[in-house]
Amino acid sequence: MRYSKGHKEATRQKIVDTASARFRGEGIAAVGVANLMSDIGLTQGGFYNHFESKDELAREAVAKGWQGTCERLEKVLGDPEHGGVEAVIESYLSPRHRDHMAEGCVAAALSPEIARGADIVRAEFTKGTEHMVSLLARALPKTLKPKQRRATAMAVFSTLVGTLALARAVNDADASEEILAAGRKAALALLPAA
Amino acid sequence: MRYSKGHKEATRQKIVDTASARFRGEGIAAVGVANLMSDIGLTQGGFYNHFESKDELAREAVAKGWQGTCERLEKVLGDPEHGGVEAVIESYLSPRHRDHMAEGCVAAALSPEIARGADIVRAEFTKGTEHMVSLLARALPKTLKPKQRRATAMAVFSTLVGTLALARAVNDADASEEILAAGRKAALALLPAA
DNA sequence: TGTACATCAGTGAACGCGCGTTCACTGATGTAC
DNA sequence: TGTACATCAGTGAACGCGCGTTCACTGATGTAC
Repeated sequence: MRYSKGHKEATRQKIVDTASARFRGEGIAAVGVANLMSDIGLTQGGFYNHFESKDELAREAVAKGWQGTCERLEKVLGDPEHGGVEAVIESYLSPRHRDHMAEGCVAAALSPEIARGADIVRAEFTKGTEHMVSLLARALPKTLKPKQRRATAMAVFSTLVGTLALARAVNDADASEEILAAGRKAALALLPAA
Repeated sequence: MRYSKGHKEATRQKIVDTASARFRGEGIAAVGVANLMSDIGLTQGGFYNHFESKDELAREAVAKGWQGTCERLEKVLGDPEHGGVEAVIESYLSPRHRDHMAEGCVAAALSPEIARGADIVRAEFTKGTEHMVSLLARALPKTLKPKQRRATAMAVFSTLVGTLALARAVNDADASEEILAAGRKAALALLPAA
């Protein structure tokens, strides 16, 4: 063959990685197939060697986004000296996360667009949400019953998503910081008293 | 003149009203000027008699959205028999609100798109957020200091926005209900103990 | 060893379509004389 | 009272552009004989 062994799979992964970041940063609809392919030095025609449709790519890009977020989540949760859900709240609601939409959480960047979008993408988003919630729930104190942990995890995650979305949309740096700070405090308050 | 006294202003209002609902329901970028004008029986060319650009319309549509949401908020807050912030939480995180994106809160429907969008739209969004937060803060118990009320209002609003965004994006009816319920409970828990 | 052929990732032109915006024009009315 | 003109909300064609998707083709390599 013209190309080396893992060439096709490598190209596919490049497309997914690029799409995953650009979709989060610019919105799914705002990133065209031709433009995306040219990012990795290819032309639009080749896209359909790899994916059935743009929706199918969006599905994979969403999965990839969740994968990155969940990996970082586990890393922060497991940090021996400054870990736990408290540390997750701190890093999720940091100025750094707010200012880097393309590398951040799928939910904060894309949930309304996904809500309006293709069913396969929504299904992938749902799986990611479930995974995220279960990781958070597992990290909550065992003094809570499993159902309570799950409900608390959902509530904390919702608070994180809404806080970040507002802090990003707002046009005023002070207001944005205030929203982040209020969100951090509120998310911490949802955890059982230590 | 060919048209009656308030005709031009009435047309302008029809454009803003239609845009405000459709932008929330479908996303700003997804609604074209020509398509929007045809909704009210006009052609695209006339649009620029009323607005300088689509961004300018988006700004007004966002303002209109906040106006509706804030009016309903004040109504619920002031209800003598079942009012207060508790009632706001209940209605914001209702299946009805989740299932009617076009008539609902701007923040839950559009914040990521606005975060990426034109500065005039972000500025209008910021004003609306401030108004929303101040209305909520004013309704919190006077036992809290003004700064605490403002922070609590921000946190409650962030929780509402994130919960609704997730409940809408998720593809599974049971999970969606669970998210709404967890969000309601968490938002209520942020209020000072009665 | 040398030739013919199959493979297949990627090319690039083309499909029909909608985008935001511009602009010369229409035509019913109000106003001026 | 009758005529000429100004006003202006709305029309619809056109601008250049990008969209998602299709498809005949390219050309370097591996395989079969």
